[in-house]
Amino acid sequence: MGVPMTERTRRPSAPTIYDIAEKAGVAASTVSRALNKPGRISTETEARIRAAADELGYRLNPMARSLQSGLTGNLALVMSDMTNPVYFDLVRGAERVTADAGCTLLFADSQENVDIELDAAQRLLRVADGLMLVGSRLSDEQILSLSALKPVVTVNRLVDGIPAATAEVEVGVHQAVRHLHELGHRDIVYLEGPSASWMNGRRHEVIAADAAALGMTVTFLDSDGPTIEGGHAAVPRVVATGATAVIAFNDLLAFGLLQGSREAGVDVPVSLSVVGFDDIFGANLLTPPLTTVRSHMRNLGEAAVLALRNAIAGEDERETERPATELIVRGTTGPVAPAGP
Amino acid sequence: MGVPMTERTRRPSAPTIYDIAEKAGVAASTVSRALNKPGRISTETEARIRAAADELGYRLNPMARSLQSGLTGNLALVMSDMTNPVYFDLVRGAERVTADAGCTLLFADSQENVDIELDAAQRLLRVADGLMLVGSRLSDEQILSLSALKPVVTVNRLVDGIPAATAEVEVGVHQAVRHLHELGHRDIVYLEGPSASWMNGRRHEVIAADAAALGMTVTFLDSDGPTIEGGHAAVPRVVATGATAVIAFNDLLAFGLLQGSREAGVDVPVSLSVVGFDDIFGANLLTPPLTTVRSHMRNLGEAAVLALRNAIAGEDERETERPATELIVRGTTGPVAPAGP
DNA sequence: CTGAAAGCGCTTACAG
DNA sequence: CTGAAAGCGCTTACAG
Repeated sequence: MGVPMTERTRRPSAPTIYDIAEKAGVAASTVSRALNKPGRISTETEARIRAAADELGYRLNPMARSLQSGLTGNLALVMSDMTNPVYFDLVRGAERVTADAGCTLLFADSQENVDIELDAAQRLLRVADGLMLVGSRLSDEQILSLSALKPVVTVNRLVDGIPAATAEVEVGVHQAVRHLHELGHRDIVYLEGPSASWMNGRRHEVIAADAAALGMTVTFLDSDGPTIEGGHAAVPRVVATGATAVIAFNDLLAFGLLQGSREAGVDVPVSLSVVGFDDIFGANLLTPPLTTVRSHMRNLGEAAVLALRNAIAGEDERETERPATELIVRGTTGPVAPAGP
Repeated sequence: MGVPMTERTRRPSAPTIYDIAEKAGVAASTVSRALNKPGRISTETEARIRAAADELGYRLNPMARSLQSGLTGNLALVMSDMTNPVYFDLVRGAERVTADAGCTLLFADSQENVDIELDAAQRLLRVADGLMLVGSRLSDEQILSLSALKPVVTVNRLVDGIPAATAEVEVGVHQAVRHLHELGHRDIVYLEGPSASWMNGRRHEVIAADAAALGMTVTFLDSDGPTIEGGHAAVPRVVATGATAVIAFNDLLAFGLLQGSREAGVDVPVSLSVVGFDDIFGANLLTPPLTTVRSHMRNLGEAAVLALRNAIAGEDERETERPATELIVRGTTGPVAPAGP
């Protein structure tokens, strides 16, 4: 009587180079060479080995190779908040370049929490060849200690001695501030992002400098978080400053500002102009559509992977890539309203 | 003369269990046991070993363990389009559960392309213990052949013999169709998603059945793709049917429908009601905000990971999780307009 | 061009 | 409770 077969598909243990060696009548080391360094083996032997490998459906065991080489072929990416649409394009760019290089992308989200971020970074670093930190909230010391383990690349963050990929900041901010100035705005607000965000610091500085150069005053207001809710909640405080325009650290804040303004009866752009950063998904779909500073996140993701692969290869080129930024003028900015009666 | 030190941080090769063994004066096998099966070792030896490990800053080499066990601790996720906001919550849910289990998430995007999807799936499967296929466009045969290699779980897709996590469909569709019926709509359109999408097939079927039961007619219209552009381009054909309401396969299509309607001077919801699926980021921010069928993608992501871990553990429980769906009524649906003069 | 051997860092029967 | 040894699947000097 036949043994009852289970319904489950059989998963026989995968063939190894020893199986191939036996089948092809050669040594395992020859198989390894035939498969990895074509040309170092006689044409006929190589053909015989490849045929045997195909027949057996051989697949290299990457763990065995990793154990040998110390390299995994994995690149890790940790980001501060993966539900922020600004990162979608970055991840997609990073994923594409990683896949093209035959590597695979490892992935964790720190939910804007330093402890989770550190934990995730350490966890991923054990199984990856290097780490990309996107919008990290870690301290310089923490990042440095991570980089003592394996190569680390920061994205939109600068730490001395660590390779980085950062978006260019100045051009977009120049355009945004000048745009508001041309529309007649003289008193503006900058609604801050997280204090631990390097990019927030940069935007703050450049806005301050540009505004000063044009004779505008800027009030810096903290937000509860770089989220729609944070922007929503900030509306009364923004209005209280008497400013006629607000630049928000990111589009999420700007979205919330728009939402809150509408509920508070503040007419955008007639009595308040709003500018965001990032040009995230949906920015052009709002009514009115959002004026915002776009950065090319996809390029940034690609640049980060390139920088990391360089660092892993031991190449010291710390050329920090700087994808351009540009102001996209849409409907949330307008001329300053004539003074009231 | 001192040898000039390079600026680069030194990355000394990591300590192994042999280093610990030497320092603690025991055998490597004892170290392994002390670290992995606490209790099987005398308390004092274990303490000595742990102290030595700490002092050395020991970290387990996961490749070595993997080579031994055949398991990597990696779970792979391949999705059809990671820029579709519907997946953000799914990924976040999956990532969280994966991390909680001490595993790590591997990640690829197929950009709605079958070849890329198959390629990515095979690539990831070599370095992961199992694979989650989200919104797969692969054929049943392709999925089956993948699952011959390692455990595979499908998300929002059913293949005979493959464990799956799917969102419940019926309740949300019932609510949507009934909602339109109550508003007086009798002729509606279903704007289709990709024909290779299992979920599109399900939605199609249930809408057809529900509409028939309520005496409504439904016209099925193909779209160029499940994107904003696809929805935008479909507006003339939707209008040409004379239908008073349209249900779109997903919110991206619905967004495009809204955008196209506005440009074509079609007033939503006065002369056309629009319903989407997914309740993606931005759906509530539009003007008018989108009426849509929400599914709890985060739960779906969690369910997928659970199912995959079950499959890897060899547990045969094919209990397919079914996170609920519900209609979120907002501003894009309204009573059918009185017949013209 | 090809083979025999050692080793990557761990785990796990097998003894004691 | 602990140690010596073999083995996971591959790669790479070292010989020939």
